[in-house]
Parts: sequence; C-alpha cells; structure tokens
Amino acid sequence: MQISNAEEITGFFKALSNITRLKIVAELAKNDKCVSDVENIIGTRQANISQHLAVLKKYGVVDCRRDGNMRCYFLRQPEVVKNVLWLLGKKE
Amino acid sequence: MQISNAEEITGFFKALSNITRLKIVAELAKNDKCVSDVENIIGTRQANISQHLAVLKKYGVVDCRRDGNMRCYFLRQPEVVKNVLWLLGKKE
DNA sequence: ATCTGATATTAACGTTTTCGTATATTCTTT
DNA sequence: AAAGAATATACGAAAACGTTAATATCAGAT
Repeated sequence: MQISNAEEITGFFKALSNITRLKIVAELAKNDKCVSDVENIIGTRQANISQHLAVLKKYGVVDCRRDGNMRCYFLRQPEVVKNVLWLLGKKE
Repeated sequence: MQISNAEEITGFFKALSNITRLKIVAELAKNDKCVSDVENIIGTRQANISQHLAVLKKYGVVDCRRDGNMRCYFLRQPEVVKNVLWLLGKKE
C-alpha cells in the first residue's frame, strides 16, 4: 500500500472527521442541496453550516454553483464518497 | 445514503486525518509491525509513535498483541482500510 | 532481585477546531 | 435606490489536538 498524495488523503479524512460535516456529506450524496436545505435537515445555525461547507470545499470534497441568490452544493467525487461511506457502513 | 453509526465513522476518519497515523496505517496494511519497526520506518520518536498507535486503537482502527516484550500492531479491518485507501488513491 | 530493552503514560505548551454572535456581501424584488 | 432573502466572513472563547521531554511499566535475561 503506497500513499503518494498523503496530504490530499488526510485532508479528505479531516474534512469528514466532524459529525456535522459527515451528515452534510451524507445528505449531498442523495442529491445536491442549497445551504438552507442543509440547514433545515441538519438543524444547525446557518453560519455554522456555511463554515462547515467552507471546510468541505477547502479540502476538495464539495463544490458549489450559484442559483439565483442561493448556492447549490454538490459532491465533487460522488462515487468515491459513496463507496467510502458504504465500506465503512458495512464495517462489522 | 444513511449514516447509522456516525460516531464510529467520524472516529475512523479522525484516526486517519493525521499524516503520521496515515503512514502508520499504510505500513500496517502491508503487514503487522511492532512499535520499533514503525518507529524506524516512519522516523519519529518512540513516544510519539506510541501515542499515535493509542489513538488508532482508541478509534478501533488497530489492535495489538504481545510478543515477548514487544507489541505487535495490526489492522482490525484490513480489507476495509485497504479498500478505502485504494479508492482515495484512485481519486481524480 | 536487578538490569535492560521495548513500549506506554503524563505533563506542558503551542496550534488548530469548533461554535456562537455579529456583521458583511450579493442577488432579487420593489 | 432601498429592502429583503440567502449566504459568507470576522472574531473570540473554549475545547481538542500534536509534539516534546521526562518518567513509568513490564517482560526477559543475568
């Protein structure tokens, strides 16, 4: 097992190491969502959701596009994320 | 995508979100190793390696067995770990 | 019983995360 | 232009993390 891009990989893990961000990512795995959608589902303050989305974006897990005055967030590598979560869900 | 055991999953990510621990895990994916083996390969002080191994153990990523006065560490779910790392290695 | 090698634990300290509050930005509508 | 809705950013306090150095533990050999 060779780890070439270790920084990138630890970044991915860091991004998903917070329970709120994990929930956000699990939601985005279903479909793209704007910030207020996420806010309603997760039940956390808007500013905090935005902060977590910024972290996820910083580590390359998500990206977003404008849609009116909303921003629509989506997974950059949906299949990778889904497979990883599936593997861990199956764990023991 | 349903996340039932979110705590456990974020724990796994937290465990692997540090570059030293990622390296340790990548080494253990090759074969089991005692602390001094890891120390030599990673090139970090013994105390630090032990601490990181303790974190990995706390989050259920590794476990260990005694072998004389050494401790032999190994991955608890080698296939899960290998598959996750493989997926991320293939990213983009 | 003591010494030694291997590993673990603890304390201290600087750095990073997390989350709240407040404020700013940007687009849309009027 | 002004107001309102949606989102982002700034800042500060508390908690968590990472590293080093020092010390403790524990199994095996003498």
